[in-house]
Amino acid sequence: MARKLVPEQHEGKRHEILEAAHRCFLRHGLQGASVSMICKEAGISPGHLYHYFPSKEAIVEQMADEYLARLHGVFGRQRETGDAATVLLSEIWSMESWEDTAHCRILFELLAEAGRNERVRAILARNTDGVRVLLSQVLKAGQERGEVDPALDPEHTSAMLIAIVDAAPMLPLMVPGIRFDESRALITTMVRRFLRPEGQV
Amino acid sequence: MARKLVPEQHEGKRHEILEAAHRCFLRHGLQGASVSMICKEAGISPGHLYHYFPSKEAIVEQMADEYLARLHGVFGRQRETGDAATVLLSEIWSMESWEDTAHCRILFELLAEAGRNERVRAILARNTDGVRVLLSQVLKAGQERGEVDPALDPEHTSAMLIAIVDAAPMLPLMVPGIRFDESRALITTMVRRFLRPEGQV
Amino acid sequence: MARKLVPEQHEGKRHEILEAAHRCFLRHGLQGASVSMICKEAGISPGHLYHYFPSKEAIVEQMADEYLARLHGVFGRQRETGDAATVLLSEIWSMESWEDTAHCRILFELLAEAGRNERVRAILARNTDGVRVLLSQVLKAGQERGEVDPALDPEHTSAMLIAIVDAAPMLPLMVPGIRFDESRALITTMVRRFLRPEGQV
Amino acid sequence: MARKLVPEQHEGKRHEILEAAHRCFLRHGLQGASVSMICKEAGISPGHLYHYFPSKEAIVEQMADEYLARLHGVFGRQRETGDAATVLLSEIWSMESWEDTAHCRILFELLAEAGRNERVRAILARNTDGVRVLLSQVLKAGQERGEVDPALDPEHTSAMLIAIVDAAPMLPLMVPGIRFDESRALITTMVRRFLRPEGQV
DNA sequence: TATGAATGAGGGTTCATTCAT
DNA sequence: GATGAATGAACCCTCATTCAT
Repeated sequence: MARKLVPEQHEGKRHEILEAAHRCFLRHGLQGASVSMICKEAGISPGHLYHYFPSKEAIVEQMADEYLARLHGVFGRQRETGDAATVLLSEIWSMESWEDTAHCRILFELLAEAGRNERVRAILARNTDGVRVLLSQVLKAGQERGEVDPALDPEHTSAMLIAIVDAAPMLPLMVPGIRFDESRALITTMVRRFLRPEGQV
Repeated sequence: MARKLVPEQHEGKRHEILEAAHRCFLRHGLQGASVSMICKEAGISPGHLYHYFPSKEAIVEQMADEYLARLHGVFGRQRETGDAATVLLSEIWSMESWEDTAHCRILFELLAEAGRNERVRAILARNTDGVRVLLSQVLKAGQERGEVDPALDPEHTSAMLIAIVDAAPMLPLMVPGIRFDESRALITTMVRRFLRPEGQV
Repeated sequence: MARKLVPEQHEGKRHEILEAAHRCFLRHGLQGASVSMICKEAGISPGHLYHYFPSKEAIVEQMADEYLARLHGVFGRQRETGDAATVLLSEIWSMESWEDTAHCRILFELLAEAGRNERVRAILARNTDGVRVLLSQVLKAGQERGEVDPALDPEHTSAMLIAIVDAAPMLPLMVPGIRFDESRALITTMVRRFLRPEGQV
Repeated sequence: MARKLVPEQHEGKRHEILEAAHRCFLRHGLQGASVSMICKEAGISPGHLYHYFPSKEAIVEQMADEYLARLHGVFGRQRETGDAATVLLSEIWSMESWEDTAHCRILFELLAEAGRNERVRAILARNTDGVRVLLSQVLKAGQERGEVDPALDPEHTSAMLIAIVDAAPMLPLMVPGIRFDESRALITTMVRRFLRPEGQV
């Protein structure tokens, strides 16, 4: 009798491979990580990987999609827990040290790749858009409550805030030894002052 | 004698090769750009390239060094021309459109590489340090003139500002169609409000 | 009982697979057509194919055998319908255009393969022999009736005629645009004159 | 000082590689012969081969071109040496045994490939055209001298004769043990009778 | 200085085949 | 009978680098 289809198993394996790929990409870069490396990390044979993905390119793209969705998922979960700045920075405040931001460095890989690869750029844009909508809502709610300067355009401001949050992991690369908690506090201060309505102290 | 000019010629050629490499790295990434591509772009033979550089790695590192020095050179030139925020953002204000930031995308390549390559990380750190010193001086001068909040630590703040400036080129990658002048204005607003002494409007 | 039908079902499936293989071989060549392609064309899984054939080699060989038997079957069916040349060329006259010869191009695949693969050569030889016997009989009958030059050795002549018939499909490959009916008429003329007893016009 | 360009050396090496490729293709087929096999046969490294040819496809095509030009070169050389049939069959008469036709089997590879590869088909067509022109001239001259039936269309007839000559090497594949000299004699007879003006014995 | 011939390891990918279910 | 997961060798090709000239 034919073996029953087990799509969940298939999906599970796909996910495992994507995670293995993520680790390899972190260590060696999107281009530096070879398919055979990913296979070794995932514990499968090179031929078998192509049972799950049609190409390395597809692995990169799906890894990017899954990673960004998870990364930005933090926002969705904390939407109603506090004032605007707190929610906007929830991603950063969910981390404790630069080590926690290490996996974020895949973002630089993706930004670099997005600069020359239209498909990766589209994936980045699509995922950013999702967060932008959330942040815009938070900003508008803040404006209605008088916590956020009504002169700020929610669309542009949310984009800017995402950029700042995503840029944070570059700090320890540029300034080795810089302290995580101090940087986080500074970013928070900056964002608070930025959003605060004029004349309010 | 003619011989004396030779070392300058040598340096000139090295510089040409580094610029060719920069263009290739922009188009294909640090790992995606091959030595033979760089040779073609520079108009020399592969064997000859190794007369000027011991390895591709060395090309990356020296390109990074030269690029970062030039990029941050803007700060040094405009140190005394205005208030703190103006000087701090002079790099952004020296650009007119996202096209002008295209060459900056090599920064993402370098940040991605810095995440896994100690030597590139050191180069990034060294060059950032140079700008940090300049920005710290600007901030301190601003604090003395009462233009900048004295509660802000100049060291940390300057690091943060560099990160923000360097993060700007990621905006069009994440939000296709976002306008350059609006983004620039928003960044400026943010930085002004951030630096402004408390109670001052 | 139902069980008795199983072997026939088995043979039917084998035949289906061989036909799928034939189509793939036509499109991509004996070596260019992969097992997984054949499986897709036949609508079965790769594992299942090995239930019917021990190897790809076996598929090639049995496809060759079946194909050649069918191709040359035309001769057997028209043995008594006309003069020697007509019968000898019945294969060509059963076709209407170069499109009808398309499936014959598998012959070039087989000839190419026969040049380096002893087993395929044997299959080709065995199937050719079958036709040769038929054609020799036709030639001998023609000689007895005075229609065919008695000086021609039936064995050699029949081999030559098979080669000519099998070579016809190469004409459109070498001379694109060449007309089918004109070529067929020319071949017929050639064969008639060849076989005709000396002195007879 | 730069090494002087030695284009002849380059061309010489290319030719060597093409010959090595030809041998490999004969042994294993166009698709069955691997690049690394060709490299081993040519005594070079796999990377180096791509100094001379951009792809395996290019090797096949140039090998085909060179091979066909050489093969059909025989015709050009013997144009004025005898009667029409002799010239037309000069290619066959320049050989002594089936061994001499072995290298011709590459033709079956090319015919098989031409059936699915437009570029190879074009190469085949172009090279055939060259011979067709020569043979047509021979036929017309023969018609003027009264040696060749004036009713035969030189264009079509020459195409047919090329097909017959090229089909000869398939004889030993289909009929193992068939004798070369007998086959050659039979082909000659056939062609003579075919071309001979009606009524002439 | 400068060339391009030369290497061989490794790139991503496909292959024929096997096996547990 | 039938599936598709799994293998690992081999596919074509590109890589960074060296070397004789």
